[in-house]
Amino acid sequence: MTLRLHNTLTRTKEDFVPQDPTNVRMYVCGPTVYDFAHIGNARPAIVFDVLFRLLRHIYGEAHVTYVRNITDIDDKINARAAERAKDRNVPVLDMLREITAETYRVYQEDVAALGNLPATLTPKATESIPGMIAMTKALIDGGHAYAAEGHVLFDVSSKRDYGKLAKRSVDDMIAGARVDVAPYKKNPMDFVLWKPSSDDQPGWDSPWGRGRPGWHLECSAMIEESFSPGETIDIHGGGIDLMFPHHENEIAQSECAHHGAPLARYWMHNGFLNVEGEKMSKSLGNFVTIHELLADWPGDVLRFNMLRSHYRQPMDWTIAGMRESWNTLERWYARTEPLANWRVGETFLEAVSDDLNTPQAIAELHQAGDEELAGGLRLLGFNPAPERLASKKIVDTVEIERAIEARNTARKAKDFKESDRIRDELLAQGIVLKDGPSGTTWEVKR
RNA sequence: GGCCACGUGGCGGAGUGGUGACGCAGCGGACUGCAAAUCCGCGUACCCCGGUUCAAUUCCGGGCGUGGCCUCCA
Repeated sequence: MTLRLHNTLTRTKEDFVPQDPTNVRMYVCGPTVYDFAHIGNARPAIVFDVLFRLLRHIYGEAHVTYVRNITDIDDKINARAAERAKDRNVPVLDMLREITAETYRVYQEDVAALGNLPATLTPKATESIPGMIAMTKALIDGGHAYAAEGHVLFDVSSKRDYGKLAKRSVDDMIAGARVDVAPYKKNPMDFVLWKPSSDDQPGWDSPWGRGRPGWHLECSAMIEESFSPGETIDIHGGGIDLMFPHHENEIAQSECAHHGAPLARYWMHNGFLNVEGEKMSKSLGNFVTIHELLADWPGDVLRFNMLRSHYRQPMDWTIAGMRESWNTLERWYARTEPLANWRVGETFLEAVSDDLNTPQAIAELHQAGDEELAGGLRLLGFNPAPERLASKKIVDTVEIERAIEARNTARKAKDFKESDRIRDELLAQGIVLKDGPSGTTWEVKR
C-alpha cells in the first residue's frame, strides 16, 4: 500500500517517497496571531494533523517531524496593537506582546480541543530574526535581492522559474496587477524581504537599519532553522490562498539562498471553506471562531465535520452538517468505547492513503466492524469516549430521573395518558426518552 | 483583464469508460402500550451542446453557472 499525495507543483497525485524514511519532514504554515482563529483556520490544522498521524502510522512516530510556525511579527498585528494601545493608553509594543501571547495561547488550546496532536516544533518568527537577516544577506550576495530606501527587495527577474508553483509567468501577473507599484521596486512583482520600522513598530537592528522582516521571509527562515539549513523538506502544506504569493515567494527565497536546492518536494493545499453557502467575512456577520464554536459543540464533532469533505474540495460549513456529524459520532462512540481491541482496516487505510480521501475512509467505517471502526477513528484522531461528546447544555439530572420514575410508575399502572404527558413535558425541555430492555435512558435533544 | 478550480439524487459526499459507493433525510416493515432508539428493506443522480467510442456521468472541445487567486487572508 502506497501513500499518494496531490502535489501542487505537478497538479497530479504522486506516490509519496520520502527522502529518508527515518526522517520524514513536513512544514505547515500556521496562524498569524492577532485574532482568534476562525473555522477556516481549523481546516489546515485538522487536515495536516491527519496527514501527520498517517505518516507516523506508516513510518513510525519517531521518524516524522511536523513543524507548524507561529507568525508573531506582522503588520496586521501591528495595526491591531496600535488600535488597542490607543484605546487603553498603553505603549504599543507592550500591547503587541500581550496580543500575540494571548492569541497564541488560545490558538494552542483551540487546536488541541479539535483533537490535533501538538506539532513537533512550533517556531515563532520573532525567534528566528537572525536567520532572516542572514538569509537576506545571502540573497543580496547571490544577486537575488537589492536594498532600496531602507527596504530589501527580492528581485524576481533573478529567478528564471519564478511562478512555477502558481503556474503563472511574471508577465501574466504584471498584466493583471491592480496594485500600486512602490517606486523603489525594479520590477512590479518584486517583494519585500526586509522593511524599515518606525519607533513604535517592532524592529531589529540590521545592516539596512532598524526594521522587520517581510512575511514570506519568516517561513523560509523558520524552515531553515527547524530542519537543517539548506536541506529540502518532504512536504510543505497550507491553505490554497497561500499558494500565491506566499508559497511562491518562499520557494524563490529558499531556493535562491540555497543555491537552487528545492524547498519542498510535495506541496499540498487545502481548499477554502464557506459558511452556510457564503464566504466568511466580518461584514456578512458570519465570521465563526473556533473558540466560540467550542462553547456549543464538542471539538470531535467539529473535527469529524471537517473530515467529511475531501481536503482539496471547497467545503460548505453548516449547522445541519454539524448536527449530522454529532449524531454519527455519538452512535459510533457508543459502539467503540467499551472495546479494548482495535485495528486499522485495510480498505480504510487505502482510502486515507489515497491523498487523504477521508470521505471515502468514513464510508468504509460505516461498513466496518467494531474493531476496525475503533481503529479508524483512532487513526483519524478521535478518541472514542462518550464524555467527549457530552452536550454543553446544563440540565437538572435529578429532576429528570424523578420524572422518569413517575412516568414508569404510570406506565406500570397502564396510565398512558399520564406517562405520555410526562414524556411530552420532558421533550419540551429538550429531553428525549428511550425505553430499552434494561430500563429508560434519556439524552439531550439537538 | 490574466490564471486556476469546481458543477453528482431532497441534502451531504466519494468514485468510475460498461452491473445506482456511503451517510443523512424520506417511505415501508420489525420492535414498542404509543413513541424514541435500534434492526431489516426501499433510490435507475451525474449542468448544457458537440466529438471520440460498441459503450461517457467518467476522455476531448465548446458553452453556461459557481467559487478562488492575481492585494492581507487557511
